[in-house]
Amino acid sequence: MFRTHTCGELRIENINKETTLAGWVQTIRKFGSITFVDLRDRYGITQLLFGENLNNQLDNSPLGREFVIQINGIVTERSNKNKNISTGEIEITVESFTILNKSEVPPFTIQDDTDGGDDLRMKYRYLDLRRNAIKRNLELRYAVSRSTRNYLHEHHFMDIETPFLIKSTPEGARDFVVPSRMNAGQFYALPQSPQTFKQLLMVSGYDRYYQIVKCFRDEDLRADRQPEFTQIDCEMCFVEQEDILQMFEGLVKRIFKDVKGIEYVEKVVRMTWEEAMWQYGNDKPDIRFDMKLTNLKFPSHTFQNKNNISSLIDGADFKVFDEAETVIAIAVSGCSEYSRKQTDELTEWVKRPQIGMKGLAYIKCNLDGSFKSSIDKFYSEEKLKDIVITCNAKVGDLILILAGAEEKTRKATSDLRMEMGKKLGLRKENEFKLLWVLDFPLFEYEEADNRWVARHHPFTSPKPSDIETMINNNPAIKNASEYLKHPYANIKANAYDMVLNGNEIGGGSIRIYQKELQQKMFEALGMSEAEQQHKFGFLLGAFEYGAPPHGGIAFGFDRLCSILGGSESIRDFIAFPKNNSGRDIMIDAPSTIDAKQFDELQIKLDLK
RNA sequence: GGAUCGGUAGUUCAGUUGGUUAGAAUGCCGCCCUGUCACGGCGGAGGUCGCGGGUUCGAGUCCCGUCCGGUCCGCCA
Repeated sequence: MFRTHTCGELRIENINKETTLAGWVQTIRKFGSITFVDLRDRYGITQLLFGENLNNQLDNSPLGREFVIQINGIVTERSNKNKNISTGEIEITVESFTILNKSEVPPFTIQDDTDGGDDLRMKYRYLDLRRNAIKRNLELRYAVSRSTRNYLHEHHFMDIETPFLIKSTPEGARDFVVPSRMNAGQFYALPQSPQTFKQLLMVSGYDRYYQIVKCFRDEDLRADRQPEFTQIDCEMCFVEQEDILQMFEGLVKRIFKDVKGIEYVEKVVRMTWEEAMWQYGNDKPDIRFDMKLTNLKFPSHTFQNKNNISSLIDGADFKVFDEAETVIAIAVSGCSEYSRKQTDELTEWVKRPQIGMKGLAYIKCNLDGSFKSSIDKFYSEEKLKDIVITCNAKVGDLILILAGAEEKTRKATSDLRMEMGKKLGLRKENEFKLLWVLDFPLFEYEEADNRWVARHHPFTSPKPSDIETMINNNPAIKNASEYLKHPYANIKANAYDMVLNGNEIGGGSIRIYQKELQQKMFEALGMSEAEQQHKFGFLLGAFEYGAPPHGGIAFGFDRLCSILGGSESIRDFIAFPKNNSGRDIMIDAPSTIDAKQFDELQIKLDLK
């Protein structure tokens, strides 16, 4: 037997017990004739005491960091106890030991606060994974997975695998493609999601399906984006949007409880997409803090149900505001005392290329009731006061105002809001706030091709009230500059996103299940009938054989884990992640392939 | 496709207006140490300053190019 106990197991109750342990040498501390060794395995660290009797053997075959050893000894109470570790009251007085395998000196220290940089850690990921910090993340990931499976199983969801080698349908994200040897010149694609398969399972009557499944997208990467990532993919029959919202906020609450010990009792906030854009400038707002946008001016076509109050700022001979399409303000609590240097820094921040604004105006609501503003040349004290009141600002607040083109300004204000929230410590790591964003637009206008694209995906159904608009209108956009006036621009989707602390953790929709509506959708996206048949004939066919009403959702599993683990990056929650260029630098993939492999595929490489 | 930051000892980093032998910490090696747990003390080894070119009497430092990595924008139905 290699071991009788693990390195995290033995306690004061086990004193005088004989034990055999196996593990890795974490540290060696030598004191003349005695030597302490911390032995590590997945379960913890146990201190070993090598006495005088073993010095000869240690001299002949010295230990080193990360050596794998097996020891035999007696559990002993320590004279100096260590309260920081669970095994800290005992140590093993070693009677004999065997070196099972030696180790090179590792290129970085295998410790919680490693000295290794990201690149090096990825190259030696098998060493990095020995570290507690990463191990804890993978344990959390497993806990989320278990919790999810338990909850879904209890609700009669069935885990069904779907294929990875499927057909390329270049809608949305770019596909990874795989050449077929047996069908020379033809290619499989790896799924961006099992979307159509899970819908077909609904047609087949498996009315509650789920899968924790890999998905693949060949797009540029970020800290929170990998080319292969994992989704919790779910679909249900005979449901309306409300059923899905209930079921899956239940899932997330269950995960909170199982994984974080949090009882999430408050109601999950719901907000329409339009309200999210209006109040936060963002379709995935962080609602842990307020600091809502005040829309001082906006183009009339964007928020048709909102009153424009541009008269408040227009006509003051301040060209920047007069000429801007949109002017938005946020009131930042308790920052009226910001120095010139600090406001300048904020101005520089919004001028960074990533934000791209030309400048930043501010109004300080001084503690004595007066106002100090970067634009008080143009606005009287009275006018400033009106703006301040409109912004719901209090004494001590700093109002920040951005102006420019609608989309850019709204996004910039949202970014600024998040930045100020971060600066003021309002985005608390241990606070979790869930939000449903509802009623997304069904279509988005794509300028490059002067056509509609599906905002979610082409299987998303329109709101029942919009179905007629969709069926009865021609999707063609005659005048590109007036696309916003097209009836399709206002069609809302039966789609929903779940947002956690400013991150989209899941999204889904009630699907189209009637053939005619699905065809109309494809047509709206500019697909000819022949194309529809070629790409999605199987789905249209299935809809002819009694397709039930259905809908579903998919959660970004890696991202959910990283948020629960309090990290910005998903890489440390994936055992073997890829870097920014899509490379696995440990195995050095992707790589070239043999001439023989090209031959078998009947492919000739001819790089441009 | 674009912006931006970085690449110096095994590792993480510092390196002044361009100027003597490129430093620190940690790790590693050796010696000492019977209660450490970030052990301690003494000593030692360790560098193609990413690569190529240029400017200069002289380049880690300035310029151009290139490769690699981080972050972001575009992109990600």
